[in-house]
Amino acid sequence: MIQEIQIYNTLTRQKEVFEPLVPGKLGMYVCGPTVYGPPHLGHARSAITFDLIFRFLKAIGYKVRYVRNITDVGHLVADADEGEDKIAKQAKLDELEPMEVVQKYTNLFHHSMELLNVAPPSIEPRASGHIVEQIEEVKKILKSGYAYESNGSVYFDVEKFAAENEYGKLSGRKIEDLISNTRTLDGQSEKRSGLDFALWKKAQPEHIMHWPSPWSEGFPGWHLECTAMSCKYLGETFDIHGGGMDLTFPHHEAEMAQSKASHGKDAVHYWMHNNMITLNGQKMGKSLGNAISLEEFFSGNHPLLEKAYSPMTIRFFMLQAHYRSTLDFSNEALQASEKGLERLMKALAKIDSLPVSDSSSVKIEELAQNCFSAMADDMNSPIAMSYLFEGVKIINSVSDGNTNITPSDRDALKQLFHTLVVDIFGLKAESQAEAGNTEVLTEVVDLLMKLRLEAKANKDWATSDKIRKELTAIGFDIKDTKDGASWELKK
RNA sequence: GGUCGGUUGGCCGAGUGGCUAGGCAGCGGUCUGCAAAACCGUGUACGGCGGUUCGAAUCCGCCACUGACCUCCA
Repeated sequence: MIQEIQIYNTLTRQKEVFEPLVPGKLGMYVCGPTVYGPPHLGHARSAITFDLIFRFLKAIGYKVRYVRNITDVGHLVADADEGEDKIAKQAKLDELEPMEVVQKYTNLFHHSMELLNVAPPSIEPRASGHIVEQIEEVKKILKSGYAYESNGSVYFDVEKFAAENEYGKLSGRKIEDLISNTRTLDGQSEKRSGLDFALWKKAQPEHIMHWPSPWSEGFPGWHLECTAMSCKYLGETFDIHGGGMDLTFPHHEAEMAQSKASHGKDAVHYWMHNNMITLNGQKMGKSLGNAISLEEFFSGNHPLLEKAYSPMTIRFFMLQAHYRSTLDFSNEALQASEKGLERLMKALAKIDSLPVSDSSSVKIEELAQNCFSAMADDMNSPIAMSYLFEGVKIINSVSDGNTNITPSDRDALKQLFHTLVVDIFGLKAESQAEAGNTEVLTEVVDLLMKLRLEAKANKDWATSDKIRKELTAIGFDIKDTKDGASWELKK
């Protein structure tokens, strides 16, 4: 059942035949969201990319343990000069407890993921719930000699590590370049080198979230949680580590170094990175202030959006591009996806009622093979999708009586569509009305009110009263004023 | 400045030496009371300039434009 697949490994910069550490089983760790703000399209891309990978690996027979963390501690505010905890900063603005902020955005994230039909990971650990494990990692790294304590904080000694190990390989950086890049701005910092990164940071008074440790009351370094949690749930070595491309440096580079320093060996076999979403050719990101939240997409409530886009439209839109390519957002592209998705789902719904014949004039097996081969080639969902649309053409053609298929081919077609569209792509039927529910409802009622107005103008009181009576019965409140009629839904 | 990537038809987006990607839009047709849907047909796209080759969107070089990362930014 398990077929050979190729995966692009960021570490080697090429596609490699995937070989699991344990036959038939697979461990995958993906960097999840930092829950200090509403989830946006970028979060969706990463989540959908690895959801696709998770679903595909399961579909071809792997037993997968998928770990995706929630980062709820230790990240800095982009525009804060003093290294204030990102979550603490937001908490002050909202006048909420830090954990309240974390909970709020975690819930929002989960809600959006559910709407996008992103399957929950096997384990979703929180950084704040693994402080003990992180402290243990710091101890191990100190013991191995690749870290030093300075003024209550603990830093990773990058230059010492790089002298004996590869550092910069994942992100294609040379240690000498990095040194020359940072040397200039280094002064009287508590770090020995500008390259060094914190493993444990002593909390300043403005930090609300802090924990006791052997070194100080503080919080864990920004890269440590992934090392600690991946090790805890997947072991010292595991198959796949994923995340957004923007995390390769320094985050994943630091993780690699930490793991090696702590456990004496490389933790990750395959590094996978999804590319960014762009908006007018520029990266969409929280720090740039151009991120459109998922909620805004679903409601259409954003100046850049011409209309609301359903979660499935967003999902389909992403699947139409390869995960390693940038994907440029536009209303036009999204609307094209909306229509394409509709066509695909309509065809899917039609399969059961397709007429059958004694012979087939199409090759379903070949089509299925093509779809799976495309997915096996580094998750090439756009290619798989293009074959699926060949299937759509077949379905419609059979439905119109222009093409014949046998009962067994119809079954094969049904199985293909269910496996690929429903199980792997994670697309599900959703009515148009659901997407822009209120918007559509408003237009419909406005239309009825207009008809009623016309009836009144013609003194067709029977019709006008009927419309008002029926609408009232449904639950609407209709009021005629001298400025015209108004309505509202009483529910 | 350093490192790595991208530039494909109206839009999005695959494709890495010869063989139609696909979706959306457009155009023509079939069907239809009209429309929609569906089906059939239709598009001589590969940033520029050179080079390699029998043959290049695909390989090489140069140039242009553009993006990401490089900052105690995740």
